[in-house]
Amino acid sequence: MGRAPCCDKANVKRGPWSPEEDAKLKEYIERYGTGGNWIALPQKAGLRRCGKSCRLRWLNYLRPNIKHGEFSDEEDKIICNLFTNIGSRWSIIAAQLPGRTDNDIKNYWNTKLKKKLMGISILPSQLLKSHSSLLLQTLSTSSSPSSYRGSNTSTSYHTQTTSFTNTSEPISFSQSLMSSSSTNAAAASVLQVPQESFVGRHMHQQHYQVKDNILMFGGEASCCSSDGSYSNHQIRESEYEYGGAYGGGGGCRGGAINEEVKLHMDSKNYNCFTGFGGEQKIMENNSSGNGGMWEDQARLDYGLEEIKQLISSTGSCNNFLFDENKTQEKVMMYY
DNA sequence: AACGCATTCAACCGCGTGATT
DNA sequence: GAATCACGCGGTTGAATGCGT
Repeated sequence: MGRAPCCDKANVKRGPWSPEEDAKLKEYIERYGTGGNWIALPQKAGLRRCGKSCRLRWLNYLRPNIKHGEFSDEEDKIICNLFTNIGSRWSIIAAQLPGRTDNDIKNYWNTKLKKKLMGISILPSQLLKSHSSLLLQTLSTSSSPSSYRGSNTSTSYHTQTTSFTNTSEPISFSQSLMSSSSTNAAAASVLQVPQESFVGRHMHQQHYQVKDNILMFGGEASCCSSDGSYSNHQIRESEYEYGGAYGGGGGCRGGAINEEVKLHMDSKNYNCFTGFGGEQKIMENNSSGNGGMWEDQARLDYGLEEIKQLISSTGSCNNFLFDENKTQEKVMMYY
């Protein structure tokens, strides 16, 4: 049975919004709120628009504190790093950039950042070799349809009414790798990040903290074995303020994280078992705070061209880190 | 000025999910 | 348990704009 249309498409206006429509929507929401029902909102607001269209317009354009215009180098870096770590989870990435919308970031990535990255042609080969392996691993395993299978895949974004609040200390990235202010520096960081950030940072700095419980922020194919080896990122004893209606839409795609995010990076327990082509890499937390290390460094011989190729081939980004079988996606948060 | 191509980005679309009936 | 609804996500589209010739 087909999906019921969300609105009567014959009777709704489409295309660009007029200033009058903007004003109507803005005024209505500011006065009455969304009422938790976007479908009914346009009628109440006197708009001949689809509810989804209203929602999008509000979230991406009319909402207060929306930041338009150029992205800063710092924002570039954050986007690159997060994309490396979590893939095209634009809403999550947007949550790290107050005032930016997922749509904005997605567009920015697709039109500019990705090109910057692709434009990097001269990087020390050794650097690339040593830093590209994880990205490659990520990319490679993501293409495996068996990713995520066999692991503890209680696919769940258990999202509760917590608040993602932006604090003075968002994700800390490897400044040493991102010291350059050149435009390519940020893009380059995406190549440089994996070893430092995806592994090291993930292990001992980027910690998604959940109070009294366990946050499993995983789902990266890189931590899922194609042969079903166990994979997860576990972080315990942490505080994780996480926000808004995340999960409202359900599942891995659910709900918008509020703009403000706090991701404290201080892991205490962390385990990651990931497979790659039959190999198993074991990532362990180092309680001393020095982080884990890859026990297997076998796949370190990827070049820039391979990475570029893979990035290109994942232009749709959707499978960059995750199994195409979305139902098996896991960004798990246990509360 | 006119044309064609490239780029940008607002908006649309289809889908997965949880909630509700 | 099945059907339906509503939400929000990520991918894609296409109109507007910029730029080169």
